[in-house]
Amino acid sequence: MSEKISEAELVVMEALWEQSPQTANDVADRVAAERDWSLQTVKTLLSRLMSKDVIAAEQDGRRFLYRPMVARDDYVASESGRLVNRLFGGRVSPLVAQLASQDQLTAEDIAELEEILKGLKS
Amino acid sequence: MSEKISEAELVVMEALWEQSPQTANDVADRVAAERDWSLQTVKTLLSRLMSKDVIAAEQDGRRFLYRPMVARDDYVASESGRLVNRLFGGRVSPLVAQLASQDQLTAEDIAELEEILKGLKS
DNA sequence: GGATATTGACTACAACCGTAGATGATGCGA
DNA sequence: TCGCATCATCTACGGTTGTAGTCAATATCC
Repeated sequence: MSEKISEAELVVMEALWEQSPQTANDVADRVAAERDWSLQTVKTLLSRLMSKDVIAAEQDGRRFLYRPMVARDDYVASESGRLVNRLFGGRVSPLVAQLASQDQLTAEDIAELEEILKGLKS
Repeated sequence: MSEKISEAELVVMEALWEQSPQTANDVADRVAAERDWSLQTVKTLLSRLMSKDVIAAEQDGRRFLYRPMVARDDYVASESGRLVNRLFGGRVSPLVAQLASQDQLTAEDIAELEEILKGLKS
């Protein structure tokens, strides 16, 4: 449904998911930790996100307060789904197998995965 | 290391991973099932993949035989890793939890995940 | 050998992306 | 009230992507 969020736009979204609403300045400050962008760049990204309808703004005096219109969980779910479909034919276990073979699974992950599976079987 | 493979380019890569080497025509035929592209489009994508050094061509008379230079497994591994890093802070279990909560896990997946975990613990 | 078909190379072009400068409106302090 | 700071909007520009047309060389068929 909602349009594709680009890499740079995602950084801005993360800032808004962390806290909202925020002014353009707030977002720029928060984003500064990650990326060395000018304020203008952040504003451009905000305005592109606006036209994609994934954030909204409410006027507060002469500035705007931005807030996300899509939940991070929804976004993450749809991106994960896309990846699984694109690369693993929609099957989840090959993805995990892949990550396991790259030693990307921590002991903690393994424990948590066991929990998840236990939950699913009941 | 190797440059980013775009969505459309990936379709061509998949065709080459399925079988290689192939001529541009072979690839176009194979790709036709997925996408309604002209032969020229496929050739352009092949040439872009060439300049990204992810495929190579060997001359065969007056045409070329193309073959992938990166293994599908490697590509898939790096894309999976990227997603996990971008969206889940590098942790795998939240990804699976996410997919599980969307009912994306088939019974088969669950069984296979158990196998994988069993293998990891020993 | 000349017409025709095949094939890769070059060119095109609009949309989108990353990055940002310039401009114009508006509120605030002196 | 006048200048300055602040904010959003508009514009820009080179790079990438998706999609494809045209051109020139070569092989092939009659």
